[in-house]
Amino acid sequence: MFLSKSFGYALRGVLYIALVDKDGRKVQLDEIAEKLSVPRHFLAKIMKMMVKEGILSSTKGPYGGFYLNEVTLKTKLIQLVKITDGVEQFNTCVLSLRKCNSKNPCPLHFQMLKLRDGMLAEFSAKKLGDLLDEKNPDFIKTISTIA
Amino acid sequence: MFLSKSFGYALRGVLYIALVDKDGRKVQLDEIAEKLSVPRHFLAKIMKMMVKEGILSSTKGPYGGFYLNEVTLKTKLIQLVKITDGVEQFNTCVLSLRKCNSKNPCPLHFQMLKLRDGMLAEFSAKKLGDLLDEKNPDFIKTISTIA
DNA sequence: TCTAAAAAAGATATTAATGTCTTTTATGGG
DNA sequence: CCCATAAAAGACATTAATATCTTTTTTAGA
Repeated sequence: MFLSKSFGYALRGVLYIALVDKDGRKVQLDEIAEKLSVPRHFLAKIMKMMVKEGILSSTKGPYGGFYLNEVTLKTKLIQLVKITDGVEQFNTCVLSLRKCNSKNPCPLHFQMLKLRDGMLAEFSAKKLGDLLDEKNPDFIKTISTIA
Repeated sequence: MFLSKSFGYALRGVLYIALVDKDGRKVQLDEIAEKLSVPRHFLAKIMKMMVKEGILSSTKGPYGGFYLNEVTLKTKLIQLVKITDGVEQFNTCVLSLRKCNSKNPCPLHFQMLKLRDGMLAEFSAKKLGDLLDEKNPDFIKTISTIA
């Protein structure tokens, strides 16, 4: 409803790496996909996007894999949404009216604006690192359990 | 982002009828599709769904068309969302985790819950009739103008 | 009863999101 | 330099949403 599956996969992928990260060891796609029960090749595309955007790093070859970099945990959730889902949709009228705006509002303009701003606020305030809850030792299970 | 195009078309369709409604005269699909610049046959399906669900009426044949009934304007927005978009998505975890709930929350559970509840509240409080703003004489233009 | 009008129904097309498979490129170690 | 590994890249498949086109059913009126 609110966000794409790609976003969910991306977030879980990053969090998984963060959680198993020991001295910056790299994590392979195969492991992530398997542990999170996410389609391997589809996840590959999404991880690649994050690498391209610089919020995650990777190296090819033996002992290669994905790993966090300086910006990863400082990345705001909204930034991740932009990478996976794009940002146009935030500014488009729910009734597909191009001329809808606060001066010439559609019947749902202000309701949607409120929701949208609420979401933007939430997702702009939180960073990926904020989601790592040390108090929950089962956290990794939580992001893995889809069954 | 939040809702489908179908929902937008449905809402605009109903509102259009309400706005041109004179002594319960019926409005034809062709007129609605043209005035709202909405794909005719796609709109037909959506109107049909609303009729089937009882929140709108129609008759076939000459002088037939779509018209409001006793429940139309009393219909809550959330009901329309259910008809066009279904209701599953409201209860599904943004990370696709089936076991996600308030006792075993995913990292975004409470944020999403807040957004979702906000939306449900808004859309449960408003009825279609509430959207008819008599103070705005250009209202019909507003729901028509997509260019 | 016949005809025309209009919704209902159903078949097909397109597009975007999601998912799968294969080939290419880079890299560490022998 | 060669090989194995793993990401990057690209081709292809599937599914759901959106869109179009055709046929059927219902109805009002001549």
